[in-house]
Amino acid sequence: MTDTAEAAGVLGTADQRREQMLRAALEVIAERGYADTRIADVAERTGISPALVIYYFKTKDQLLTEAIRYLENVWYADGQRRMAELPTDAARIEEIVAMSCLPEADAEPRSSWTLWLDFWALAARNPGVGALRRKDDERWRELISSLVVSGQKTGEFREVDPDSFAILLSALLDGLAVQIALDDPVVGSERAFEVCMRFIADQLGFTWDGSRGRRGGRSSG
Amino acid sequence: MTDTAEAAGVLGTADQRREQMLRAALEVIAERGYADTRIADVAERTGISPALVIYYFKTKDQLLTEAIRYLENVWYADGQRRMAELPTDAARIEEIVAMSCLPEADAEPRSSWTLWLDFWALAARNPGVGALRRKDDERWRELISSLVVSGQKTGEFREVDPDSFAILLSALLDGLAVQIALDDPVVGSERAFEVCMRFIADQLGFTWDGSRGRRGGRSSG
DNA sequence: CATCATTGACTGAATGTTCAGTCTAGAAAC
DNA sequence: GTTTCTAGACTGAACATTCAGTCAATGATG
Repeated sequence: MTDTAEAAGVLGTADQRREQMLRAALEVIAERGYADTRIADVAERTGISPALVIYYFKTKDQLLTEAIRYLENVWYADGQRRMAELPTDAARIEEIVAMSCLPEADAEPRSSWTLWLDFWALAARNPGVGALRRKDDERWRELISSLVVSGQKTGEFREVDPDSFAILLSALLDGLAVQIALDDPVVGSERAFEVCMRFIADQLGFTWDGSRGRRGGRSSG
Repeated sequence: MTDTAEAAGVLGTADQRREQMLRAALEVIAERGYADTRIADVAERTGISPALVIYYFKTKDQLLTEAIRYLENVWYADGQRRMAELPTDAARIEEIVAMSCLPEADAEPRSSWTLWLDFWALAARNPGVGALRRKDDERWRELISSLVVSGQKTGEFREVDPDSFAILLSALLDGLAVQIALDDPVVGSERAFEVCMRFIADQLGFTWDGSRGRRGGRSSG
């Protein structure tokens, strides 16, 4: 596992290479789509020869599968970190919605919505990826429901069934991501974010002033 | 256009063949995935030679693209027909949710959720398919919001913003479809249907007794 | 010098597409 | 009514291309 090395922040050149390729793979997948991603592409983007890619990842399938795994982990870890930095449960939930709806300044691979569409399509057929996806979905819903429970304890939120709410919200976020990924003229990032937050505020019974409409504070003037 | 011929219910052998192939294509896509669909597959399933597929659809891309188009049209037409047969707006909305969440008895290609995942992934990159998807999404949202407006006029529904509600519901349905497609152990068809209907009843302010939990009426005892 | 990283050249398999021509049914000509 | 002609449906075999994966050789590095 590279997990321990990553956690320690110490990466051998081998692991660096691996990660380079994984990131390159995600970029290429985002651009060309999963199916049209060739070994030669990620090799070129990494600045190495195609043969070296096979040297590290025995097979193309393994490369792409690991790339997906890598994406999931980065995404989830990033989420966890953000949650820890926020004071209220309402703010945490808002952050989750923002992560799903609003584009990020940095060009992290995660900000590419189309990647998730490919991921889902793949998960429907590749058993391994499917299992990964289910696990991560579960993880995500549990995060949401635990936030709800926590917020209910502090009196921040109204009484609703946390599990049903988690299903509702996570599905809603996925659905909005689809529209955003497809550049829907009506359901853009901002609109999706707003509609979703209003829904949440309504359900959980807290007031939401929309100060996060544009990332980093309102600039309506 | 074959539209007029289709409307008249009279199809020449040529059009029959086309439709055969389109249906076969959808079946194969549902099974093997869009990317792994070979023209040899749809040829075999149709009982013809691969060359004939090219004879009708100049290129593989065109075949698959038209198959998607065909799917959209069948799906939407089916929806329209069902709407027309129902008495109340609440029933119509419930039917929409059922179409998205509950499996159908007949083995129509539409009942395959994975098909939609492939479709979305494709729409993100193929401009033509993307435009189609946006148009259909819009069409779908308008159907929902018009139902809301109608139900509000008759007093069936509470006052909410129809457009926002349409965005919310259509995104929610897409998101639930994702979970169902991926065989999520927690969010299965029934649960998705129920959660979604409770949400709608809550938002629009009507009572829902869940009599449709299993297709064809309650059978609780 | 021994191990690991790296590469260019190559191969084999898969598969979309072309092409030259066959078969059938029906119209036209006689 | 028989023959001829034609058009469209259809096919098998060949073609061209794309690409994942192999391999032997070379370079770096400790």
